[in-house]
Amino acid sequence: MDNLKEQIKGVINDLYGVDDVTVDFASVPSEIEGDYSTNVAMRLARQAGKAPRQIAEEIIEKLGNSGFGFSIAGPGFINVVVSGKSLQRQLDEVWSDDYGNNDSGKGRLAISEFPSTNIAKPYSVGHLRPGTQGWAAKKVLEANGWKVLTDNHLGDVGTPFGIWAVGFMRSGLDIEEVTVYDLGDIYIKMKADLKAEEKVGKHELADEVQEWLKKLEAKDADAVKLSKHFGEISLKHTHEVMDRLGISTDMEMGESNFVELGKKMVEKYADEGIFERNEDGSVICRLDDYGIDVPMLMLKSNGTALYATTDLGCLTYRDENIHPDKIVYAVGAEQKFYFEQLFAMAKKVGIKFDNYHLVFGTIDQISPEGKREKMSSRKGVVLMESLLDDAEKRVRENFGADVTDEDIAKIAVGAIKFSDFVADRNTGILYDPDKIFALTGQSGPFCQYACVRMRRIMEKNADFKAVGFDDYDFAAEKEVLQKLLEFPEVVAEACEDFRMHKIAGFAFELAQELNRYYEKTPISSAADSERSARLWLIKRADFVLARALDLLGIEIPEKM
RNA sequence: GUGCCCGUAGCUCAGUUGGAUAGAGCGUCAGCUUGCGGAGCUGAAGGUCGUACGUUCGAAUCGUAUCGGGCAUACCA
Repeated sequence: MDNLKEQIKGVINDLYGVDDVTVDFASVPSEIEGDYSTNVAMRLARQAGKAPRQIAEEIIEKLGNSGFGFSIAGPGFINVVVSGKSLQRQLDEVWSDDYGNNDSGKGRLAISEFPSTNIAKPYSVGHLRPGTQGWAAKKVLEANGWKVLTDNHLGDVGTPFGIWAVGFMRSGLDIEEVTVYDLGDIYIKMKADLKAEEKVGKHELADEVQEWLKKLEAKDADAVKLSKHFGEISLKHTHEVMDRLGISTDMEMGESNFVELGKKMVEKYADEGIFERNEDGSVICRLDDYGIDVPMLMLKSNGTALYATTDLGCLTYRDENIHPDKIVYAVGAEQKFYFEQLFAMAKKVGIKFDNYHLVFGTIDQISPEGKREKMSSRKGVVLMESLLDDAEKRVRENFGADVTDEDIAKIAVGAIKFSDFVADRNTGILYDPDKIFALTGQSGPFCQYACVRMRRIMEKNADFKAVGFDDYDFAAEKEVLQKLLEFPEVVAEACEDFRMHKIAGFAFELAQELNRYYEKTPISSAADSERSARLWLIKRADFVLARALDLLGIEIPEKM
């Protein structure tokens, strides 16, 4: 098709002297004859001063015998008819062991930062999307030739630590017995107490929290001990959950690693006049030159670090030690403005690499009043583990005892992840168990099932000796072939904007075409050459579908 | 107040950067099973694309205004 594109461009240049027109092929509505269509004739109409249909005729005539069938339809679409056989030849030509991949990012290094959980807080569904999206970003970058490092940018400093420290002291719990769930409860209770205190105009508790924070940053022995212990139990828990989600990271460079460097850099830039010191001791960075009229607070008036401080430290560290070309931050839309500020600040201090905020919407639920709102339980958060448990329970109810626990887990995670990717990431996800754990329709299990089915067919034909199939026309395989040929473009596009729903949509459509295909086309019982041709196709379709799902972090179960 | 995101079928969402009769899934209704795995396939019903102007051969898509929802708006992350 690229070849045809160039031919059409050439013809247009010859006929009308226009050399900067882009020729795109789109699919054709199913009722109309043709496989691909382009609207160049309509786009040229004004420039050429002719009617679109006439231009279309002239282009087709000039193209002559190019091996394709053309027709003009509607207001001036040029429709191209291709044969299944020619599609099969195309696929055969471009096929390779890493079909779909490209090397556009060759020699470049990216860091994908996710899921950036908070120390001492149980893994909540709030970190589902950072994990799944960040993981997919890694996979997509790698498919486009990038080298990728992944980093869990742990929230292991800041006010929350103070909250836990104070809450823990008040709880009377034994440090050896405290669990990550206790810490979760402590946090929620403390937040409520702080809010209540603020309401009556007091700040004793809030002061106590800040005291612990200062102690930690001053490396006070008790504070460090608490912080370390909270870190250990929560990290163990985090790893267990990430393992279930099928994600992992190369590094765990938490914020605590960057407090010192961050503060140092703040001082440095303040001394150089790039940042400004306020009378109360706080430091700000003005961003008016970058179109942002809210200055960024770089250091609190009490001298402790905040998100911006450690992030500056982290940027500096990465710039000096890792030398990335790009950093992808998988963080929700609430922090969009913060990241705009952060990236502007990075530019201002001379950071050269590209920063990309991979934004996504919240996970919502319908409140008892019938309103759509951000998901939470009465206790404050919904645990990721209970979401996974619910999913596995539901999957188990629908599958026989002959499906292993491992496969059940893959199906459950497949369902959850696909729900995350099925819509544009800007859109929030509505938590509806019937949808998020769906096993039919636009769902992960639907796609997984198509793969499992193909693998079963290939297994049954394992002993079959393939014969030549030069005479086979691939007419019944046309739709599947078209889809398979789209894959490399889908992979490349996903790397541009990380809109993973295009990959999910592709996987679903391919799975659907396959279901339609073997609904009407026998394989194992076909004559030898047809059987060989069809197995040739199934093998490639399985590869592509599994690859597409792999980009989304979805695994294929053995049996389902 | 200002900035960003969203508003498309009963529900959840697509819509190829301005193109053909606006598409999927779920749900509803009607079909298809001695079958390589029916968790599937085929079909039907269901739309003032929030609203109003405008731009042009042509608008869900671009512009202006407006209504509704969400998020953000320096000492949280």
